[in-house]
Amino acid sequence: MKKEKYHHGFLEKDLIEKGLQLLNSVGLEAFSLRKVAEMCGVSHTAPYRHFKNKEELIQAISTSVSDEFTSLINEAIAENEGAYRKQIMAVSKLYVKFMVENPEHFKFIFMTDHNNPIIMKDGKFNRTDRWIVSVLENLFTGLRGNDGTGESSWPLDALTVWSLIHGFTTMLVNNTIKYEGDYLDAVTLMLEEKVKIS
Amino acid sequence: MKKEKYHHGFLEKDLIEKGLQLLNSVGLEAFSLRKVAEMCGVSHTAPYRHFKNKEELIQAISTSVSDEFTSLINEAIAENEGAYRKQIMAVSKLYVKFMVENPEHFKFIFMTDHNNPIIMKDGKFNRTDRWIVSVLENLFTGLRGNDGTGESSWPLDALTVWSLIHGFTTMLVNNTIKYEGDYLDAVTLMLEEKVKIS
DNA sequence: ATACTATGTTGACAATGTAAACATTATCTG
DNA sequence: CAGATAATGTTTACATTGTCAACATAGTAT
Repeated sequence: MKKEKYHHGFLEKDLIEKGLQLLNSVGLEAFSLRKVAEMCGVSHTAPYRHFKNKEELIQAISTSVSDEFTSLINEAIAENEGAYRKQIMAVSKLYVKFMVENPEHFKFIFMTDHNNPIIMKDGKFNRTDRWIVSVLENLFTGLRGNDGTGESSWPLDALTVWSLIHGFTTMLVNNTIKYEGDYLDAVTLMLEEKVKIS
Repeated sequence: MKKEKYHHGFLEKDLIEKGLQLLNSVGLEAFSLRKVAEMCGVSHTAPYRHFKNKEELIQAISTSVSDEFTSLINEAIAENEGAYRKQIMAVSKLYVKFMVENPEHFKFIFMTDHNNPIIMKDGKFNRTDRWIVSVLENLFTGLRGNDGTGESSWPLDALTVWSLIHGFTTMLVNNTIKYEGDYLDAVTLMLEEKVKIS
């Protein structure tokens, strides 16, 4: 089989795209560099011109997914400008919804890369999991003014809400529970009735 | 090097034990059947007489770890016989503590095997994540009597507490947050002050 | 046009999971 | 106790995979 062009043209982007595709179909365990290369129509070592190793491609895919996700979060916050409670609720629901609908994305964002040190750069954390906690902290800070307890270095409300949402999401994604009915209603119930957010 | 005995004698147990050892030192990603076999002093295919494949050995290790964990939970419940609130609090703390102190165990119990169907056998779930939810459900049922809302098929309190605890633990284990001070105090704070358990 | 650099390819190697054929030992049955 | 049978291990072989080194091709800059 002859090749049209020796150079692919946009291999880096394509590796990320096809890589994500592969991941969504076979899962993280069966993910293979050589398969991604084949999907892109290049030799099995071509990816090494763009990524140091397999881990780095996965990291790039993770970043790509994270970016998509964080955009949505920022949108939801913008749409409820000024109303902190609504923002918190919107972010919580968006989070659960996005992860349940994209379980493979969830794994990338939350089950990879946990040994990387957390770095703040350009006012944003390098790890999405840490970043979203900071988003919630900011929302709660706005909600409460600046009346921190002075004791805990952690805004307890943000910690509580995020723990709750993250845990619930994890269970849904991992099939630990199957919530009968609309799981977004469950989020509302838990936050409003149990944690008294609204 | 001559072999003392052709037959190992207790290879199945040893594979699980050495396997867990390997996992704690190199992590799930670098876990290898051949290495475990070598640690046990047998040929690289010997494990196949005891486990269908790599996945099954991992599953066995996971079960072994889960058993250890569930014993502790049952102990904690027994120690607070009759006092549901205390039981819930004890189970919550034990859970966080155990996972933070054994992060590799955490991965086994909660990051593996999520495609397996959940089966109840001998009155116990095959998956620890599902099992602990049921434990909490029972505790809350005892606490509340039988005044279910009738609407939700899920006891909302159990769901809330478990989501909270599980999410908090996940963040600690994954280094999403570093809680300054005693994280067990954070559990108390969140459950008592935010979710009003005690 | 020529040199340099970025991007791809080929070929090789080691580590790994797994299957098949064979070897050794334990256990069962008479 | 002796032979049969099942359980447990070993050797060999093979396909997949990640990665490296050496080489090829094509843009790009001087």
